[in-house]
Amino acid sequence: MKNKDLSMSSPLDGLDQRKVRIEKLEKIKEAGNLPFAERYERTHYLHDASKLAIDTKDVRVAGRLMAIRKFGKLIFATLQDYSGSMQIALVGKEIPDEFKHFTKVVDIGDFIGCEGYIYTTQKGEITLKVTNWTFLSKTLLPLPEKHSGLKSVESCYRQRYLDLVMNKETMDRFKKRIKMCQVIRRYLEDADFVEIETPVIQNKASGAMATPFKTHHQSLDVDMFLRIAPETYLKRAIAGGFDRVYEFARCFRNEGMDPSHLQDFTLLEYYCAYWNYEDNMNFTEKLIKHVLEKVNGSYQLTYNDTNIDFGQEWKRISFSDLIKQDSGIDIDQHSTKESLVQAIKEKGITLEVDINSLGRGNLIDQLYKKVSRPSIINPTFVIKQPLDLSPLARMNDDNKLIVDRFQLVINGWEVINAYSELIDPLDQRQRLEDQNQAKEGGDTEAMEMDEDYLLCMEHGMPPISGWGMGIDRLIALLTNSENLRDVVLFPLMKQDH
RNA sequence: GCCCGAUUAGCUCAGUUGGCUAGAGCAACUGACUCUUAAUCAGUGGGUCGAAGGUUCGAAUCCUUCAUCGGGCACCA
Repeated sequence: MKNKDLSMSSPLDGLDQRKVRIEKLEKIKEAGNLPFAERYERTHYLHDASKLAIDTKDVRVAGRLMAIRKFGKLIFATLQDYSGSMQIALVGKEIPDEFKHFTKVVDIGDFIGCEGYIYTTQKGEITLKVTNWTFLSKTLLPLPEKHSGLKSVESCYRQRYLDLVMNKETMDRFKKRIKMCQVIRRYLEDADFVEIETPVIQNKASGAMATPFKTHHQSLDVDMFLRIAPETYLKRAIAGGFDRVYEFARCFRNEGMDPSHLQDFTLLEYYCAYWNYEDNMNFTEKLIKHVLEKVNGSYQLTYNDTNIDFGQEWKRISFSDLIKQDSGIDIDQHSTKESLVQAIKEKGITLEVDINSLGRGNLIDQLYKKVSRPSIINPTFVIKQPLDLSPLARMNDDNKLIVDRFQLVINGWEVINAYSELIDPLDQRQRLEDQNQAKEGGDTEAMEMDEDYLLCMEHGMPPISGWGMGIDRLIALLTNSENLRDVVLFPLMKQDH
């Protein structure tokens, strides 16, 4: 028997429901239909069809059957498409052959196309009365249970298509992500930014401090890296004459995974010629407030029982003032690492890292992450970071220990990192050399020397301010998602079985 | 990498102190039914209890190892 051959070819045989559905394929063919059709011409999406006037004729819709309610010679069913869902009705007396065929071959989950007219049921629901229907595609495996949907976190990640079909809140979450990206794109385009693309496979993983994924280029026979940030290429574009550029850049970091970190994530970066970091900060506040208004309809949101207010003028506070306020330590009074270590010890603050292996900059960063960052809830610009944490940022003209930089912190998360870009190639070379030294000294996060980028800089760059934002994090905040995987359609999973 | 928890039918879940043939709802199958929307009613089939070992007269249940997932720690945005 043909059916047996089909089921033999799959590891999924032995499932009764699947066998029955494969047998139905033959019945569909016998009736002159294809079990997997080529096309269907619709006149309406389901959402629009459900708003049509009573007695509208020749309405053609298509979708996936989500529920069937049979009453002998009457069937109600629910069709679902991307726009929404709608009830259809088949009456045995009116279309005897079509009706019988439906009862014999159709299962929940199948795709069908329906033609008919709009009427109202006795309970007042606008419904498509089917005058004829077409089989479009068979589903061999049953959909998850109709009331509870798909609940298992693992299944939702591995089989997101089922999660999307069954759980409306999942689909809504991704629709929101899409809308957010559209709103940002439009805002940037309206401000004369252009979207460009830069390489994902790179000789040097530069532009951030992170552990890269290594790969190998066969025909060139060299090791290469997946990008950890698009930064240096976007700045090359500015050097080449682009004035304002941006990229939704998928980036890859070979580091631990937890609810707020992904191995591959989307970093939106933009760069603007002739801006400094303060121009950038002003623009950022307007952009993010615009996103809140357009996507969430409010400047207030609740994330995991925490109320976050985007509506006020956002606080701006320097790194050193923040740390002074939260720990009593004035980092400006400690220009060496040793004196800072002493101060931290005196205050009785314990950092869960090996203090002695860190340089002054990283020590300050650890102090900040320990005493300050977790308590920042409402959007706050933290500005003027230590120089040695920011090898690509412009040195402050009045204080050589800090850079013209800001981070936007929301709910303890660093969502945006930005600065006045370093455009002095001699200073840049010195900074990268310092980084390289730190790397050789055991600092695995330190940046590498990047001669190709320095070559570009030596040919000249205008003043620039640039910016990077974790798209996944912002959308997680807007959708009240605790795990970043909840806002990624197909998150990376270890192979099962 | 370390610690804690989870894994039972296609899906959602019960399963007592280790003790009859591992249960329910939905889904499926057979039948009834012309207004339901979690339709209803009657009946039927469906399980390598994540995997492999072990303890025991007897294991879904106890022990060991492994796999996958979740949470936490560490690292990072």
